[in-house]
Amino acid sequence: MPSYDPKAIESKWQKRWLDENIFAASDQAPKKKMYILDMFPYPSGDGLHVGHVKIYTASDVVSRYLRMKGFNVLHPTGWDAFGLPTENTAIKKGIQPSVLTAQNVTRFRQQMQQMGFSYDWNREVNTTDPEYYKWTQWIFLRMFQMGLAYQAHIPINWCPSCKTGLANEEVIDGKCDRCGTQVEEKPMRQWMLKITKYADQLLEGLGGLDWPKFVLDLQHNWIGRSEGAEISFGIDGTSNELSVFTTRPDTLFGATYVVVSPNHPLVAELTVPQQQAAVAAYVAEAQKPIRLDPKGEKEKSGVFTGSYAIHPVTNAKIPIWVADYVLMSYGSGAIMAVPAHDERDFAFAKKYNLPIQQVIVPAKAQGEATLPYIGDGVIINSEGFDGLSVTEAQRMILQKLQLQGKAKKAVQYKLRDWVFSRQRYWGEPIPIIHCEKCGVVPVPEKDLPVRLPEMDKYEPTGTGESPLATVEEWVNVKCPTCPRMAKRETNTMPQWAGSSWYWLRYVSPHYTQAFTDPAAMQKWLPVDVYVGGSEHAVLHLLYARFWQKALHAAGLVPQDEPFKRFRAVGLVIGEDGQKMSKSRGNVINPDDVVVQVGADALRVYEMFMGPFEASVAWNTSSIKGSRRFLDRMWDLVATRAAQASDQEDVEVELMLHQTIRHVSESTENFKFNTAISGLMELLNVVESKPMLSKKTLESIVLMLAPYAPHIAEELWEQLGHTQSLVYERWPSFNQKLLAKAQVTVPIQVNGKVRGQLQFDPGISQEEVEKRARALTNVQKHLEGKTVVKVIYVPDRLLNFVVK
RNA sequence: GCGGAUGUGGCGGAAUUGGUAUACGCGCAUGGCUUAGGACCAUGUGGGCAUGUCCCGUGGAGGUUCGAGUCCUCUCAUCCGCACCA
Repeated sequence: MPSYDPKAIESKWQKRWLDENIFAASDQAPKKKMYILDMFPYPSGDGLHVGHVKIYTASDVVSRYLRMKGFNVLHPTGWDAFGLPTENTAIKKGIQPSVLTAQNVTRFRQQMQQMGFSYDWNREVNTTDPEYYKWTQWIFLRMFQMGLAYQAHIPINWCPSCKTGLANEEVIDGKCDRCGTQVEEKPMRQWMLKITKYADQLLEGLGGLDWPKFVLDLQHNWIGRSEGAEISFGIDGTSNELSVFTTRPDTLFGATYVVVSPNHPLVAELTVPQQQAAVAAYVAEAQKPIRLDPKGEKEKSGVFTGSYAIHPVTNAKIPIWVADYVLMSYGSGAIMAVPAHDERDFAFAKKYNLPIQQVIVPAKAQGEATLPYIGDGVIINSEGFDGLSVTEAQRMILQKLQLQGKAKKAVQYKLRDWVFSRQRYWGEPIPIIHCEKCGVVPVPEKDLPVRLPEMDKYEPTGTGESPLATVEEWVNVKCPTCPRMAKRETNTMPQWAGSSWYWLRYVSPHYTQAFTDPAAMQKWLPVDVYVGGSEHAVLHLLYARFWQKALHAAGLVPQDEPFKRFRAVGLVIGEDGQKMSKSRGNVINPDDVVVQVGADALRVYEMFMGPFEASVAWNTSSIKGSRRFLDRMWDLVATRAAQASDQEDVEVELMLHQTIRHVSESTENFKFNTAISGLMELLNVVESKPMLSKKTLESIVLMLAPYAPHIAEELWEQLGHTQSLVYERWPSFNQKLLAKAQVTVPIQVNGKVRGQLQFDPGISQEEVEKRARALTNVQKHLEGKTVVKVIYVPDRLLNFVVK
């Protein structure tokens, strides 16, 4: 049997698709739109990864399926090209990042076209293109006008290896997400984006999204909203007050001391002269960069300030301590410690012999609870509140304090504002001018884009200054609002900037009047299906939602959520069960696979290897199965096309319609693996039939098309068609035929299968029972027993319950 | 510690959502194609023995049900987030 030649037909059809511009989305077509997006790649020097192929094949299958279902499909791609890897490689190679980016993009584009992805290449965008980043800068300035972009001098996460500041989201386990170096804290002037302003909206919006639950949970936890109270403690001997945040006002009577963070502004003031040396030493120690303690294993430490706080209800004097287990970055940087009911406070109190006052007992067990006791219960030792439940006490105690002006309700978030400046070269320049007289002046819109200047040497300085600071002719500029000379902002934007709005640009990628065309937005937005990796669950996917919400608030985009439906891909693991990496030598290069078995077989394999969202290890010998499947498809059509009959085999017809239903539903639900297995089952049956109708062969080819588009086009041509099948109608199934099909029903005795019956659907229970009792094997198991009950699920199952 | 998943043949996995467990594919075995085969085709392939349309079987132990891979309780293992967040 001659097997087919993927090389020849794949390039033939790829060329034809491109020449005919067949995947161009029409802004005019009256058909209903579908916007199918995948996360555009970072064009690294390593080329396309089999993980990319999995994501892009899935979105391609969906796009091709929907085109055949009659939708006007927008399926674009582009390049998320700013960022450190390119810059680092360019430095090493001694070339310009822009040159390297162009090379990488060319390779990626070629690789993606070689996979047969049905992108609308007219809409390709590149975040490093000045025509693109002009609008990234423009959006930044809108955010500046809205008060969402601001400068701050704060300690931020600094990567000593990448020599730049990082956002909170980029620090994993205290290490730089990029290079794994231990992150340090470094106080610097920063540009920040006020994402916290949208914390509640970002939280609420999650409710309406069709996203994987784990991604929603991740974002929910990252935002980390907690409701509680800010309570003021007086400071003995002064008129000052110390504010603490707590989610447990019910434990107020159990507060036996107060702790402030070493970075708390009142530390010096609170420290009495005798304690000054000890406190100063402790604070200095706490400032050292190695303060991160991932597992909380470090023993608690702290030092007494010598001063006392006044308990707001009992007026007791309780000691104020300094300890680094209280973080300045959360709440007010000070807590009331309730050792009886908090593990951390308990450990601290034990170590320093501080008093422990129990104020909650478990509701049921009257006796002692082991401390610290975190659970629910009844209040004790709290004058005026004893006997209340925890929830009641929370409300009542807070109410009492509120009346006295000593507390207010408060909400805290774990989410921090987004550190938005980087001290590196290869990013969008932040379009701001600093004038001695006028202060911070935005670059006027007419002067955008602020182009990244060409530099011979653009290595990071490591001083906290961007390398751009050395380009004097670029830095020194006339102030837009006064006649003086001023200086440009030299920090650049983080890698995430360009990807925080790119789905908006695709709807009108060449529009020059604004960041995007309002009419095109009305036509195409929002994104209907978004496909990508879950490693961006709290990075890109959170930033993107934030920008969309900010732009929506400014009246610039119609919706306040960008992606209605999101599907996260599972990793493609190396054949050895380890993550693919160059150092392990287990990386599979898609180019090699294409040479060996063809792009169609690779597409089919990656869709078939397991559930789309599951991480599955690569298996080279399994790919053969996908190729064999295509070979058999080829042989089937090639040998049967000429002598196809008009008559329909009854069994084939029924199975064909069942398969159409199954493949349609599976494809829509991202269950690509079962869609393909359905086609395989059909093939197994159909292969052995001497006669097949042309209609059947055509339906099979059409169903194959989204998964293996090249071979499908070629077979379609062999079936006598001259036009591409890209816009051919997806086969439909006959509901009536399926409903009439005979059913095979198991006959059980006491839940164990003892026989099978075949009959037309809808026959009566009596009839089924009669025929079931006639089966010898059933009779054997009924003999000498009493039938106490008969369970009949129409057309599904019959079960005799006997004694 | 908190949160979220996931455990089914030698392997990847399927199971109409409580109704015939192991579809489909890989691998393996036997045979064929009368040289070979990392090609192709056919058949077989969860375990057990008394080889019967018999018994057992979806990480483990209980439970609910006529009926459980699916629901409940406990438990073990693995993976992924977050992590001194008051």
